[in-house]
Amino acid sequence: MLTLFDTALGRPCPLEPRDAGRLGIYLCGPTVSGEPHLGHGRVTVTWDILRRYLAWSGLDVRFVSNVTDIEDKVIARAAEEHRPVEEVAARYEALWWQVMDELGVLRPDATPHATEFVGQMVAAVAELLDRGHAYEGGDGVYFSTSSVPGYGLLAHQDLATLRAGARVEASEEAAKRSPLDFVLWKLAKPGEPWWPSPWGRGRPGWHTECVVMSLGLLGEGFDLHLGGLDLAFPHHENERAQALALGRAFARHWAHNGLVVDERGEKMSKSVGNITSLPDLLRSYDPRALRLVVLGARYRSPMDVSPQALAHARGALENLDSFARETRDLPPAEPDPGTLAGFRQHMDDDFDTPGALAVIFGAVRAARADRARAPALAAAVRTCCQDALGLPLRGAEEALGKEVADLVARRDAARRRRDWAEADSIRARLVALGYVVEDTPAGTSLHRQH
RNA sequence: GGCGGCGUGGCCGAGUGGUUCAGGCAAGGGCCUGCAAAGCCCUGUACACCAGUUCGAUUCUGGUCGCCGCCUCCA
Repeated sequence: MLTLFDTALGRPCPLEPRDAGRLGIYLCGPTVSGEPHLGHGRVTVTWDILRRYLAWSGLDVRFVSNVTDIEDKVIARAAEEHRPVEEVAARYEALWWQVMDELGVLRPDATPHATEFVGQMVAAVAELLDRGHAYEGGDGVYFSTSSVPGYGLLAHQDLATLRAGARVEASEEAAKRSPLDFVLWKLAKPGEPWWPSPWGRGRPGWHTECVVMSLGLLGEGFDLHLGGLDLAFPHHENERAQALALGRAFARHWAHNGLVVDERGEKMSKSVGNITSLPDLLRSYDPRALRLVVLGARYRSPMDVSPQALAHARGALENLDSFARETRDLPPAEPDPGTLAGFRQHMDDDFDTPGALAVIFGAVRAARADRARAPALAAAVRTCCQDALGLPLRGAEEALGKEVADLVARRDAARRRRDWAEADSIRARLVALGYVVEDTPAGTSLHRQH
C-alpha cells in the first residue's frame, strides 16, 4: 500500500481507502482566466502520475477536479478583453484541456464547474448562517474562522498566531470581523455577473465551491484531497473549516506538491513576472520531457523547470526511446517481477518517483547486458513507463515521406556498393532534415531528433 | 515576528551511522563501426560551516551562515 506524506498530520501515512479497493480523489483545478503555466503543469502531471500508478496497482480510482469559471480574475479578464465572462471562461478552459491532452494528463472522471453548483453553494452558505458560522457583512456573507475548532490544522498554526501574521486588505477590513475570515457570497457590483440569493444578487466565494463539489461528487470522508502547496493555506484550510462547520466529514488525507521555482530558486508567480506559459513551452519541448522532469524530483520538493532541466530530460528521454527501438522486436514476455517489485517499493514509499526511475534505468542497463532476460526486462520497463507513469516510449519506426524514403533507399544502395562518399552525403542531408541516422544490420534507421 | 522546508560530486537529484554502488544528464578515455550514430566498459572519491555524541557521521544532537515557501490572489 502506498504511503503518502499527509499535510494535516505532518508525517507519512498509509493511504487506506474508505471503501476497499476504491479511492476517491479531489484535485483543485484551474481558474480559467488565462493561459496555463508551468505551475499548473507540475500539479496536473504530478497527480496524473499518482492517479495512473494507483489505477495500475489495481485500485478503482475516481478522480474529480473542478474548473473555476466564475471568480474575480475571470471577471477582470473579461473586462480587459471587453468580452462576456462566459466566453472568456470557455475559451481558456478549451485551451486548458488542449494543453492537458498534449501533456498526456488523463481527463478527470468528473469536472464540476463552479457555475453548475451555485444553487448548492447558496444552500451551503444558508446552512452556515443557520449554524452560526457565518455572518452578513456590508458587501456579502463571511465565514467566521474563529467559530470552528482547530482552524489552522493545515498551516500547523493556531488561530491567534495566524491572525498575528495576517495582512489586512483595506477594502475588506470594514466587512470582516477577523482578517482571517473569508467571503462565502459576494454581492455583485453593477455590470458583474450574478445569481439570486437570500442575501441579494451575487456570486459564490472561491473557497466554497470545492467543499460543495468534492462532498457532492465523492461523498463524505473521501480519500484524498490534492493541490499545490500554496493552496494548503488558506484555500484548503477554509474548505475544511466549512465542511467542519457543516458537520460533514471531509478529506481523510491531504497531499500537496512543491512549487515550481525559477533558476534563482524563487517561486514562479505572476507578480514576480517569472512565469512560463505551457503553450509556449510545448512549442519547444516534447511534453514527455516535462513529465520526466517532474518524475526526476520528489513531489514535495521545489522544482526547477529551466531550459537546462528540460534539456537534461530530453537526453534521458532519448536513452529510453532508443531502448524502446532496440527492444521493439523482442518476443512478448511477462514483465520482470524483480523490476516491478523494486519499482513499486519506491512508488509506495511516499511516491518516490526518482527512486522508481532509477529502477527503470537499472532494468534498461540489465536488458542491454543480458539478451536472455531482455524480453522480460523490456516488458517491465514498458509497463512501468507507459502504464504506471504515463510516459509513452517511442519505439516505432517513423512513417517517412516519399522524399525521405527515397534518400534512405539511395543511401542503402550506396552503402551496399561501398560508396562511402555518397552514403555520407545523403546522411548529411537527412541530418539536416532533422533525423538521427543509425546504421543497423537491416539498413538505415531514422528517428526524429526531439 | 510565527510556522514549515532546504543546502550532496560539472549540473539535476536520491539515500544511509561504518567495508561496494543511487539514478539521470554532461565530460574524458577505450571497445564496436567504412566513418558515424546507438550501445557497452572504465574514470570523478560529493555531502554549507562549527562544535558535540560515537570506536566511527554526509547520515544523530546543538549552534552558525545562506536560501526558499506559507501567514494576501496563486497550482
